[in-house]
Amino acid sequence: MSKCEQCIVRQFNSLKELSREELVRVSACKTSRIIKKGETLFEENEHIDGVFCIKDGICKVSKMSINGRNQILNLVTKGSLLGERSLISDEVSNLKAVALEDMEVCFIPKSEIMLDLNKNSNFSMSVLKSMADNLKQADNLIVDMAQKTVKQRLAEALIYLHKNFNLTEDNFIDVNLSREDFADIIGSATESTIRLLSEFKKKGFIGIKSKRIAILNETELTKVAKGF
Amino acid sequence: MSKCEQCIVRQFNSLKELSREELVRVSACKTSRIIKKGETLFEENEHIDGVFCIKDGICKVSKMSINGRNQILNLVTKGSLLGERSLISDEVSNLKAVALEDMEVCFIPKSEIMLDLNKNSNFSMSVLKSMADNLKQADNLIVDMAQKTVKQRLAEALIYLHKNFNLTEDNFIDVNLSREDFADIIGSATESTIRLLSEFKKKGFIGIKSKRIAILNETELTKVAKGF
DNA sequence: TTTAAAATATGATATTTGTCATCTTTTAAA
DNA sequence: TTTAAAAGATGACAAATATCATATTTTAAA
Repeated sequence: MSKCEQCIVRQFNSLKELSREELVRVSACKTSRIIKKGETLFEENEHIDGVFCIKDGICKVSKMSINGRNQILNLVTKGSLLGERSLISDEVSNLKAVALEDMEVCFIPKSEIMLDLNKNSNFSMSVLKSMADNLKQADNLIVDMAQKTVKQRLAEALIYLHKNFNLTEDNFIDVNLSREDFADIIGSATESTIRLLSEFKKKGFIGIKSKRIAILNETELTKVAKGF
Repeated sequence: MSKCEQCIVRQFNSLKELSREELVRVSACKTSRIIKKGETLFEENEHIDGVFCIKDGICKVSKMSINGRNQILNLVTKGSLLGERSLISDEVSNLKAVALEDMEVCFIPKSEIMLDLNKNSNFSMSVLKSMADNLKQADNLIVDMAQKTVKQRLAEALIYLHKNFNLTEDNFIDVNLSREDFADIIGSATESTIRLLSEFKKKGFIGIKSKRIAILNETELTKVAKGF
């Protein structure tokens, strides 16, 4: 199994704050898993008791509503940590993570990493910082969900994906999302999402190649997102 | 000015983890303010650079949507810390806080408390824990806003207020919220909120005495919140 | 390659929610 | 107390969005 000390991925998350010794210890106890596209990394109400470090791939992080509909809260990619909250509280996970493409993931048990969280203040401050960032992002999402129309939210989601994820050589967003996934991201019915995508396409704002979407007119799409 | 060492309020937040010496130092640099009902504690885009410890009163924490509508994200009461995120990042605040009733608030400058956040791991772990709790709550709110109807959200908000805030002797929720505040909590138009409150009243689920609301039939209201 | 299942697309319609207008009640200032 | 302003209430209507039905396309398994 590869070693954390030699893994570039840790540079992108809080693990970069660990010392060489700490890393060696973490590396010795970590496990590595391959998660196939469509497979579940962890379920709602599951005890995680550790953090996942995403070495490769993308997953959707979601939560079931009481209405029986799924809400995607985040798309987590290579370089991110997942499950930091399990280190802090002993509660079961409130979220579910499913791979959108094949993933390579390392798992570091809580028992091992808690020591570092307590002793290495650079590490705990980094976790604190990423949690603060997540919280700010969550606040923004609450406001968007509460106040924006479905059309605004879809336009915004498309722009977000375009800016934050890989693009194919012909500029299509290279994330494998179904129409239902899009609906679960913006919190609408799948049919409504499809209808709006068709509308954006007809107006020339986006291009659609079956599952892949490209942004053709970001200016206009931004206007839509802002409510004009 | 009163001293932190003798203040019971700190028992309800992360400051309880500070040692006596640390508290004495914090106490020496803190300032105390009275915020009148309706006054603003801090604005969006304001540099806070410290934490507020709410000694008495309640405030609404909100954020403006790009659509020009206000979204209330949280009601913060006696015993809570506010502005923890300003300790972790140097960004301006993304939220605004306005007093719902007269408040007494202490302010601890970032420069003083940062030392403790770095040196006292019990304190930083406690801040981490409260941030994790906020994040979980935020995730739940995102799902509610995205997936529940306005009616469900209002029923839920009423139950939440009933369970988490003081009640008058005749069981009315003792928080001074206007109909517009309710609308800003559940993310709807004020008129829609008023209409639904009237409906709940007509059905005998709640009682209304001008601004105060009492829950008369929690069972039925819970059913509404769950979508039945 | 063939074929069944899943995903995507679109129309018709119902429901939810927002907007605007207007009226009534409450609040707070003079 | 009087009175103007703000908050609350309600009707009429419009817009946004969901739901259901069904057709078409794509995907993946045999």
